[in-house]
Amino acid sequence: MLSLSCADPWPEGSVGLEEEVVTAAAQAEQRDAESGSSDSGSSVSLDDSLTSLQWLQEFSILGGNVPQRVQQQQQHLFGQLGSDAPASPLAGDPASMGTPLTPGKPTAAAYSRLQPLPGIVAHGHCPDDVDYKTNPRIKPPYSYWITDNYCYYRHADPTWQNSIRHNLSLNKCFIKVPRQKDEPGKGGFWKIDPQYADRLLSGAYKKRRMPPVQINPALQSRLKANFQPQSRGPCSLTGGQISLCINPESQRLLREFEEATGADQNWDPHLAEGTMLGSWPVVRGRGGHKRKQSHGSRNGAAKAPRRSSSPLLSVDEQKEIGPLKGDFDWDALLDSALSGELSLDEGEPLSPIIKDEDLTVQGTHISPMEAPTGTADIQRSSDFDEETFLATAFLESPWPEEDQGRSDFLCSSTVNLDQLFSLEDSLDPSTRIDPLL
DNA sequence: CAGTGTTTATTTTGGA
DNA sequence: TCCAAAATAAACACTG
Repeated sequence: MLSLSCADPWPEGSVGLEEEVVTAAAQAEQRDAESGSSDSGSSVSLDDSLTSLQWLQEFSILGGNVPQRVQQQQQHLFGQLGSDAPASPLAGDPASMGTPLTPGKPTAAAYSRLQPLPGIVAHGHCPDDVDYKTNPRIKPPYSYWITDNYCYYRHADPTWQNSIRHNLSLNKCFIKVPRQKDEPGKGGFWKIDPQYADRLLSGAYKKRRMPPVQINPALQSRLKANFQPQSRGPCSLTGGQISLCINPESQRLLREFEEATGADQNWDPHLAEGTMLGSWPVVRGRGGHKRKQSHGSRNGAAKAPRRSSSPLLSVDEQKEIGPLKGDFDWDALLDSALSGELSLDEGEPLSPIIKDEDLTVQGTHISPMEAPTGTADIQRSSDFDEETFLATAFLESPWPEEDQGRSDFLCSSTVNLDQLFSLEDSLDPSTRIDPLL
């Protein structure tokens, strides 16, 4: 079975990594439980599709001062956040408690009741009443972080693992990093091809499709007006459909993190690995794909409608750099991190945090973006670092679906920025984070 | 031999 | 309806 546990590309300083894995989600839960806080602060808008990591490309992080009305609506939609999530992802898993596995079709009813935030138009459905964590019958629209967050995948035919391997192999932007000799285990890690990153940095990408999430212009301007002065932090990202602001607390944590990690210079993947920055959601295959007779129907498993894709390259560009068939939506992830679409405000620059570091996609190690060989300007590089950090942080702490309220994030396209910047728990290098949990 | 990675083929889906 | 992209399935080679 494909284990989405934290792999350990650079095992120095860590043993028994699987046992030491601390999930960011769990940490977030714990914090929530301890503080009794709810996600009324910063928020992130994202698509409901994680199959395409486009959610990351499209998310809109709104500053720490969410308009009261929006907060109220969020609370209404989310219910009690962080209040009743099971301590273990497996808790509450009916299948794990003996419920037979019978993956089935998602019912229309399961997707029918959508309650997006007014003004935020999510294209497509958003099942706010589906508890993916405990419902083994309904396939979530996401393909990663998978086994722990989505009951469906714990019991579904593991062929999806093959799909992931397929994507990693197929997409040129991922290159395999072999294990070190003394490193036990099979297989290697995956990293982002620096060339690919380079191109992204150079801004040579075009969107081929429109993002599926759009914010009502009226609301957008309202939010803009609301956030601009007070929430304009060191990482106030604005542009296009994206508005990202970091509240002061997050800024503080960010600085603390920089101080603790030495920021960008001489980034050491070994060090970073112990931090949230060292781990990205990664797919580490732990079980081979099983072969089976072709089904009468290839879609025995229920399929959630796919959201739109967001390939990065134009046809010409693809020709230029070679085939990118199956350009997997990791592209979108990269794109969001690298493209100018998430351009920074001209405010106080945020220190590059993960410059030249590896981005570990959980075991699949997304390695250092090499310094742009071209003329990518420094500011842009800095932007990338910040954004990548944000993306990484977010991936570290994917919306905890074990929480009914938070699962509604997907519906409302809103995520607490505190999750995004749950740095405190990551500062201890001995703490390993499993972004997939 | 099991796990991992690559490749090809087919199906599904959404946009034009 | 067509096409492109993504998902899925499967075969096969490689490796520890």
